[in-house]
Amino acid sequence: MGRKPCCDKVGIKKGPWTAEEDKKLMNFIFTNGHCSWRSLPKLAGLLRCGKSCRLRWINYLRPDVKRGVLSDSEEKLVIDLHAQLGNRWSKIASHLPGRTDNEIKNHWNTHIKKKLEKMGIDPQTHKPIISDSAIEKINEDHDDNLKASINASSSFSSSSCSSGIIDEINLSCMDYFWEELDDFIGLDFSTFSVDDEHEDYERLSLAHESNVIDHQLWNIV
DNA sequence: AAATACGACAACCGCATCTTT
DNA sequence: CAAAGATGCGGTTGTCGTATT
Repeated sequence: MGRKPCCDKVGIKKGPWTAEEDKKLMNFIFTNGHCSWRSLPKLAGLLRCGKSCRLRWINYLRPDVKRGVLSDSEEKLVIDLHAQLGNRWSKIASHLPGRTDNEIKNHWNTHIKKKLEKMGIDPQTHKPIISDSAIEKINEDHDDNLKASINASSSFSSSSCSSGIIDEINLSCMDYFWEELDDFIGLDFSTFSVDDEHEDYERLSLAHESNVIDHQLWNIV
């Protein structure tokens, strides 16, 4: 019944791969392909488990693997796909030829995540990060159901909040931001122009430069 | 120059699903 | 159909190089 025992872990080498090991793995796969990852290490003369060989091949040794930093267009695509698919890195990687799920995951965690946070966007929900003052304002203005949802989830994650509620919270925050801007610099944002030649835009830029409005708000505008 | 902190990326681990017997 | 191994995926950790003190 079933299959033979999986690779025994006795005498299995771990940690970074050496050039010699890479050479052995590449030579073996180029001549034989990878019929079975479980038996490959033994046949190739490697003291590694099949899983480790597979990972090394897919993420590093494959000839079609694209090395180096992601281009702007690749990064934008990753963000768009992540908004649609969430942390399904292999699905995201399948849309970027030559890129691996591991590489995209690493790039997301070290670069994109921070970049989005800096822009005032929640990297998980892809929606504006809500400040404490905005939450306070919503709590003052909105009905009990919404308040309960806000209090139940300070991070507004999709797992703990329905998307309808999240949308409502975000709209509330945006309304609050506009009000805040009206109060601070006296602009009517129902007719506000984002044309960078326009007087409204110049006034807003000045407010940003002189720290009247904070960086997060500026990015959202 | 040495110690420490930090960032980037490679690799491992555990789990879920698929495949084979 | 059930059991058990194989494979793939996503989260996490480890390692190494660089910057800072």
